Amino acid sequence: MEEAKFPEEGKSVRSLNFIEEIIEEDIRNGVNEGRVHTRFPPEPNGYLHIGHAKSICLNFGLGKKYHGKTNLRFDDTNPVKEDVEYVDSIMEDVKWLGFDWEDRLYYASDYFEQLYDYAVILIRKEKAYVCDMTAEEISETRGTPTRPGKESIYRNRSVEENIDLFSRMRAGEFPDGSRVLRAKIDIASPNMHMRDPILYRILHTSHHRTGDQWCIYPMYDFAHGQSDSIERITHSICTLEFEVHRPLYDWFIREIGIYVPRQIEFARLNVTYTVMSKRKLLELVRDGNVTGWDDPRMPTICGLRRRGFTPESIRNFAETIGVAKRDNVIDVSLLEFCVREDLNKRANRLMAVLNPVRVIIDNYPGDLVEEMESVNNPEDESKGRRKIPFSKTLLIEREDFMEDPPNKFFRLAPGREVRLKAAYIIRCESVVKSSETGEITEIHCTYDPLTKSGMPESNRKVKGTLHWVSEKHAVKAEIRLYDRLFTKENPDDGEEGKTYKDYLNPDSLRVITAMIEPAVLSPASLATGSSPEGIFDKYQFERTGYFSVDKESTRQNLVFNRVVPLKDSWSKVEKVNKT
RNA sequence: UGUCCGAUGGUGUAACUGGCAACACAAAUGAUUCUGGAUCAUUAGAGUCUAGGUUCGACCCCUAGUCGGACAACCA
Repeated sequence: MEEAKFPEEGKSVRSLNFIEEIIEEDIRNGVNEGRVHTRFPPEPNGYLHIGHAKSICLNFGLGKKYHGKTNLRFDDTNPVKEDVEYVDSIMEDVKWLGFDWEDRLYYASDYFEQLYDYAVILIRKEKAYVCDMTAEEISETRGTPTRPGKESIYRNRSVEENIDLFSRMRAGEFPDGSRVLRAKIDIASPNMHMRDPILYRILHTSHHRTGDQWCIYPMYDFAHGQSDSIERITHSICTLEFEVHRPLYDWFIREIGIYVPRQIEFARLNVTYTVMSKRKLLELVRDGNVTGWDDPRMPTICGLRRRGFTPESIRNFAETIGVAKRDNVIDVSLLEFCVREDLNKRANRLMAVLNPVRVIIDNYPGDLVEEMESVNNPEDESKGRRKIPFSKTLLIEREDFMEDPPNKFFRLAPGREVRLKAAYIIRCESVVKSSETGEITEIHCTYDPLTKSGMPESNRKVKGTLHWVSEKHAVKAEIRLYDRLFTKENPDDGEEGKTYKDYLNPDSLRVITAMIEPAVLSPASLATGSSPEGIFDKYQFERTGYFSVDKESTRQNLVFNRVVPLKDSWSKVEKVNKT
């Protein structure tokens, strides 16, 4: 019944994922009076990537589906790693993906005072104590997953002494690392996270929002659940690695005695031929393996955006991959399918020749220029039509001609005919080659004037249709062709002694110069980075792929990123022929 | 020698909660096409990690294993 109200959400009747089942059961049981409130809680210490996009779509999607709300909350409890630069980029990315937190933008740092009070409550209940051991001592006495830990000698300090010490920690009387506040739970617990976890550490570091107001900062475990509780989050959705934290999450909420949110864990997204950890992404940027966080080869949201992915395609991808608890690796081809599906419907077509060879129409008047006409998008008549100049000297793709073609080659070859898209049928009469290199420099053809596109006589069948540009009318553009960043499906799963860096694809970027039909510069088209609206404009270059205007593009110096090539069944035929 | 979690075509997600294992991507075939794209039609591919058990009936419940993942930061 919920589905009917959200026709845009699911194609047909999609079954519920396990989180939706939990939520619907909670609603049926009247938990939280049927209220649904989620949150997306990034730490502002890096740029968001496609894995975060999954979480964003999940959390905001659930909020929308169940007529609830979704907060954006920055989990900014560690000032040494965090920065406003990241806060800004995260907000931009969430908005770009199409989600709106309205007036519910929060920071864990907003709750520092409240969190401090919660800690005092625990101290008074004798559930927390100040521990003077060094980091090394704490680590040593914590034990191992298979061996219990040893209790701290400071574990049984009096409430008064703990209160005094904790307030003096806050007051800045002690240096970094000298003391921590710990929960008094069970140092022998089979769950490592319950072995008297640290609640607060001393950090004389300026925070990007609270400045020097604090010199003690709460740990993730002490901040996250309570922040959820303060915001009255009903379903706190996070990734699988926090599963073992859940008993602690529940313990804090219960011992402090506050509103009870419910933590639910799902499997994080992995995608083939890329890495997803913030640390590795940062290394790629820092070591210059990519040009920045928004390098179009990066799996970051800003990288995908610059590459030319649309928010719709990413949302649809998130919907398609689903949500479950088992580890998963999604094939990049699914992501590619999602952009193609979207761009096919929306991107205007243009003809662009990426690897040109000259074609001369011998029987075409040298000074004549005809205006050909073509639809901008065959999938959408409302996108209108455009004019394309045709003249005696044209450019076509070098790969579209073969002197000695195999059987299934449907393109141009000596004596053969092809249709030039939106223009005439031409026949190849001869070729001219360079005397030094033997490379073909000119293909001489004749055209059949009766076959002009749209004319009654024009429907003669030919095997192939080629894209082309008129040489003297064409516009030059830099094209950046991208391939997968890594040569291995799982770069982290390498041979002994190798790291993900050893599998970087040396050919992940190829820059070429292409010739594009002049419509690319027409007012109707905004393919120029100099106007803000023009950035990220997307086109399908007929028969080659989808392309997006790069942010470095100007009207004088066009730069395009290839989002993704078109599906190419000819290349498969070629491969078969070779073997 | 721990705790928690998971296991269904190549990939991912389902299976009305115990009733003929389905959908998408990828793959293949054909039709169609002024994009070797798109579209349409069709096909192939798993018998659900293993062994027992309960049941008229098990992907689903029970028992014991196997394999994989997470957990030993004053990170999140």
